[in-house]
Amino acid sequence: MDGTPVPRTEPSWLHPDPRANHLLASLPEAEWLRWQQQLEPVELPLGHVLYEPGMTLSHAYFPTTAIVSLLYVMEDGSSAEIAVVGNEGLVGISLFMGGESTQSRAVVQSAGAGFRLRGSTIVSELHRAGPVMHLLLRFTQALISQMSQTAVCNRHHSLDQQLCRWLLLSLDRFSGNELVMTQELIANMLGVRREGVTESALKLQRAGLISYARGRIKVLDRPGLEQRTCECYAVVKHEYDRLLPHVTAT
Amino acid sequence: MDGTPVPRTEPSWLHPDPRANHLLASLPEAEWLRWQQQLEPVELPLGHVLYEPGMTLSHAYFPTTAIVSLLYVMEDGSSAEIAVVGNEGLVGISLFMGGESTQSRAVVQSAGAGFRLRGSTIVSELHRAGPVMHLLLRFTQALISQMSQTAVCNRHHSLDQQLCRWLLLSLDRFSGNELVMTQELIANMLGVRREGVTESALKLQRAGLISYARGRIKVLDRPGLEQRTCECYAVVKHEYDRLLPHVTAT
DNA sequence: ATTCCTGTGTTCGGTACCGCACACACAGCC
DNA sequence: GGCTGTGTGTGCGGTACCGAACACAGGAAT
Repeated sequence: MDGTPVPRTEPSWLHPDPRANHLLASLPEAEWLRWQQQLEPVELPLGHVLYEPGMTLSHAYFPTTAIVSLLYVMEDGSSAEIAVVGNEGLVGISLFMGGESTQSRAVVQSAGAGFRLRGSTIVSELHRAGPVMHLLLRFTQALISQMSQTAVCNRHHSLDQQLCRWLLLSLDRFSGNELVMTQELIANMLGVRREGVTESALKLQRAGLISYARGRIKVLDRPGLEQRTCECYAVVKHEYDRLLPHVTAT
Repeated sequence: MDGTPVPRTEPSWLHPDPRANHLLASLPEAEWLRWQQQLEPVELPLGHVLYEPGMTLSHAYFPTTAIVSLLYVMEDGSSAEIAVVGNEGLVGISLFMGGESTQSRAVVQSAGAGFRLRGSTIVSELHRAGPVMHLLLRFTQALISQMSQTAVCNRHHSLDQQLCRWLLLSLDRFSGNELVMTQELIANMLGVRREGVTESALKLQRAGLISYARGRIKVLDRPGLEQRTCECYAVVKHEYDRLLPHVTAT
C-alpha cells in the first residue's frame, strides 16, 4: 500500500486510500491534485450493478478492494463474463471511449469499496491529451487483451483450465487468498453449469490446490493453479504488466 | 457507395477512392486534407499478414475492398478469430491506444485493397483531441463490442449459428454476395474443425440459403441467414451503427 | 432437536463437437 | 485420356459438457 494513509474514525476497510487503486496511484501529481477533491467514496456490496446494458453512464468507478465483473447476459438468461476489473483499473471505459453505454452489465463480484468520478471530469481530462489520456487508453488496451483472451479461452480450453484462470485473475485483483464466491456464481461468470464447476473444483480440491467450503474458497497452492491453467492467464497478466507498469501487484 | 468515384487509368479495384473506407469518409474536411497526401495505397492479397503478435506496428491500415481478420493463434497452433475489420474501420488500434502491439495477428481474409498511414501521423492526430480522436475511439469501442460478442458467442452458440454470424459479418464488410473462402479457412477463423464447417455449410446449402463450390460461397438468401443466426450478429451490427453513424453500409 | 434453506456432490442419458481416416469430385496440367 | 492436388463429403469412436433430477450436509432460525 503506497500513498499517505491517514487515520480515520470510520472503518478503514470501507474507504481506504484512493491510491489503493493502481490507476489513481499512477496519476502524475498535478492530475492527482485535480482529481482528489472530486473522488467520491462508494461502497460496492456483492451483486450491486454498476450499470446495465444500454444505460447511460454517469460515473466511472475505481475499485480499491472490490472486484467487478463485466458480464454479458443473453436473451435466454444465460450469461458470460467478458472481463474482470479490480483495483488495477476502472469500470466505465465507454464514458470516454464514446457511446456512453455498453452491451454488457457491470456487477460487483466481490464486495468491497471504491471511488467514483463524474463522467464529465474524465472526459475533460481526456481532452487535455496528456498523461491521463495515455493512462486511460493503455488500460483500455489491457482490457481489450483480456476480452480477446476470454474469447479464445471460451473456444478452446477445458472448464478445469478456465476455472484456474478465473481464480488466478480474481486473486490478482484481491489481497488475500480467500475468495467469497459460490460455485453457482462462478458458473454464471464462466457461462457453464454449476455442476461443472463443482466437478472441476473437486479436482482442484483433491489435488490440494484449494479448499472449498460453502461459498468460501481458500487458495492453498497458487503455483499449482498456475501450472494447471491454460496459457491465457499468463498472456493477460503479461499484457497488463507491460501496459500498466505501475500496476504490477502480486 | 458514397465519395466521389473518379475514373482512373490504373485498375480501379486496386486503389479505389480512399473514401470507400468509411472512417476516412467521415473525416471532417480539415483532417481529410491533412491526411490525404499521407495515405499510401496498399494491395492486400489473401493471407497477407499485417502484423504478428508482439510486433511493433509502423502503420495503421484502412481497408477499402479487403477484409482483415484479427486472429489469435495459440501455442498448439489452433486459432480463433477475435474480430473482423473491413471498409468500416481500421487495423492497428494499438498504435494509438498505447503499447504499439497486440497479442493477435492480423491476416487478410479476403483479398482487396486499402490504404495505410504512418503510426506517428495517427498519434499526433490523436493529440489534437479533436473529432478524429473521437472517431478513432468510437471505432475502438465498436471493435470492443465485437470482441465481447465473440467471447459470448464462442461460449454459448452452436456452430450453425456461428457460421451464419460469420457469413453475415463478412458480407457486411464486402460489396457483393459472393465470398472467396474455403471451409478450411473458415474453420480456422471460427476455431473449429473443417468437417464441422462442412456439415453446417451443408445444412445451409440444403436450406437454399447459400451455394458452395470449391472455395466460392454465394449467398442466396440473406434474410434466411439472419433468421438462423444468434442474437450476436444483430447486437454487433446495432452497436456499429450506433457508434459509427456515417458507416452505415448495407 | 427439528426444520428450512442454501450450497455442494452424484448420477444418468443426450448431444455437439473432436480427432482420425478415408472416399470422392472437380480443376489444371501433362 | 490419366495424373495430381486441393477442396469437400462421410463415417467412425471418444469426450466434454449439458439438462434434469436428486441426495446430502452445514448453518441459521425456531
